[in-house]
Amino acid sequence: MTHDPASAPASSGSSGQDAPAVSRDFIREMIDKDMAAGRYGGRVHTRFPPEPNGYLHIGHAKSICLNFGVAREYGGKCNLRFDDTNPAKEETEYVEAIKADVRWLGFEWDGPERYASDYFGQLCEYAEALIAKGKAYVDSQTADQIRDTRGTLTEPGVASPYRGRSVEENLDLFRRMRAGEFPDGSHVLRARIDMAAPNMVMRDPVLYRIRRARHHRTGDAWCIYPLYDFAHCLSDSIEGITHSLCTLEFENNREIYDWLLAELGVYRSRQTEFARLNITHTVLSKRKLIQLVQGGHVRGWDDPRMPTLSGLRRRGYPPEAIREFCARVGMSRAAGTVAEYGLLEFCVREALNRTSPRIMAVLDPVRVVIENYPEGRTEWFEMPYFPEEGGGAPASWTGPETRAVPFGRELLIERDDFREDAPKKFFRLAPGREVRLRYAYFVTCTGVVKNEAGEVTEIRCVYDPATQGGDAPDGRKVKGTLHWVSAAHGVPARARLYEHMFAAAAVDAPEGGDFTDTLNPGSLRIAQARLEPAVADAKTGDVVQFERLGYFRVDEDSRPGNLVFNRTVTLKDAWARAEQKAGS
RNA sequence: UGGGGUGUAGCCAAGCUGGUUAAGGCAAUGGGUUCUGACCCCAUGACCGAGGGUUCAAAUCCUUCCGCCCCAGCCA
Repeated sequence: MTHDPASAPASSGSSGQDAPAVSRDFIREMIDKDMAAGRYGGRVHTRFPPEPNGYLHIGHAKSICLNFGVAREYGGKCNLRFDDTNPAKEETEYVEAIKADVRWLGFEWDGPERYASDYFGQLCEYAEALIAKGKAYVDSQTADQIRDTRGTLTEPGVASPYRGRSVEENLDLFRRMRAGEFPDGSHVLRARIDMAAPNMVMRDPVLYRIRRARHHRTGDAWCIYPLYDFAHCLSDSIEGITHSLCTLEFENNREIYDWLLAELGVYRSRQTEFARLNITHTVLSKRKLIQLVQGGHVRGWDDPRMPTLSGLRRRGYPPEAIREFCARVGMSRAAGTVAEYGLLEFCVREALNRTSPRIMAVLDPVRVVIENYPEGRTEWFEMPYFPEEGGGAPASWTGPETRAVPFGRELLIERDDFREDAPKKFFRLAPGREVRLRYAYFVTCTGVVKNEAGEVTEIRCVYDPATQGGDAPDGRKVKGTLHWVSAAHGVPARARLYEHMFAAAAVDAPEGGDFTDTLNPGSLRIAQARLEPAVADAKTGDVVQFERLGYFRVDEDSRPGNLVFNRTVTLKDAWARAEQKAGS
């Protein structure tokens, strides 16, 4: 998809397989202007720059969709660059996971993946150039002293006693830092800017520190490492990035970004910030996600309850749904806004509705006996995998159009679908009421069997043979249609049912307190389900709709004969909502 | 209390070089359709953080105030 100014707010993509339509946001408008003004030679070159210190989550997806999306729209390029300047935190395991996640989301970077560590040599040269200009010096204060003399938000800082060192001395010291002559923490390289700058970032920021730690790529080749402020702008410059898009918390850093590129006289990329993504009912900060994993609140980074891309993938969220969500949330500079989780779910349902075959499964079975149905008889009904009204099977579907479903005298239906004492608006099964068993017969409840505890253990019904296939020749209608599974044929399976991890948004969590206090203890529930036999051989990664219940994906824990499904998302349930409203 | 940002319906978000009936989506509600109470279709909502001012005319310009976010890591 190339950018065509003449049809700017384009969303015309009628193929339906395109990236989601993206509206003009302030970033794209800025790029439009840059293009019109001929800046950067008409190039657009972005980058997605994660630090390989953890797994990507849906917040990163917003940035990925932006950076790769913009590049695609303008016929430009997008690099994947690992911001690996802090060896203490970074690991190869994460770079591999990040690459896989970006690809899964549907994007491919231009050329090989880059690393800030690729530029360590060049960065050192830039540092020396800065020293030579008198714009950087080696400070030999302790970390505490540097902090104590930085001043406060309202008071200026105090110059370091080492601020006046000569260029020669600074150059010598810096080279010896690099050569490994000094212990960790004994010296740092600082920019010489302004200790009274109102922007704290500009009070002689530290550019390099001595840190003897094994780097995941460069090993022990280096003992000094650049900091973000020094490495990021110069990495952008080296790669010829035109638009350096990052989140709002880096706004204050833009000044040092511009300052360094200007002082060094190198190619100047331009930083633009946008608001990071927040979503209700979950947390999106790396720190908190780590706590969830390490605190044992979830099974791991790819727990289906996690907002990590690996978790969402395992849960069954299709990448196109995540892209669509990012497109719908939009871009702005308003911080602290929180997207509703419901929007994400809407996007997931929208994507899955088109592509998921339907089958019947019962999550909470109760036995139904059809008194007038012959004992030992089994009928097989051919049922479509895709509803005809929805246009039938999608192009991507390579399986059969239908499957055979066995019906017999004893069935299992959803416990929720029966009510002994049912209100008028309850369209399902109840004593004396007739409903349709999907694609099979109309049945009427004649009574129930209970155990000593008073629980219904069996529902007795009679069926109308004339309604075979699910329609009454006399034209009579029923309000309810229930899904069902033959008791004799139902395949046992576990279904993991998920709920929100948190009651509200992470941003609503009290600061300081332990946010895990607000964890939903019921975020995972396991149902012993019974499925129609057609899905007995479902394989990991398969996604199906359990009719009337939701979309389910076969988990990696699943084994033949021991199936495990994750409920990706429920279907909208107007009845449950109405009842809930009436109840409360 | 320094600096940098930001504030449009329940949520996200256009519009902001002044004049539009203040886009669109999600949610909600009502209705239609329906062998998934799903999908689909139709309908319903804001006077733009607050107060002044400029103007024939302001969400859009000026001003004052209020709220919220970010910055005092040798993290990114």
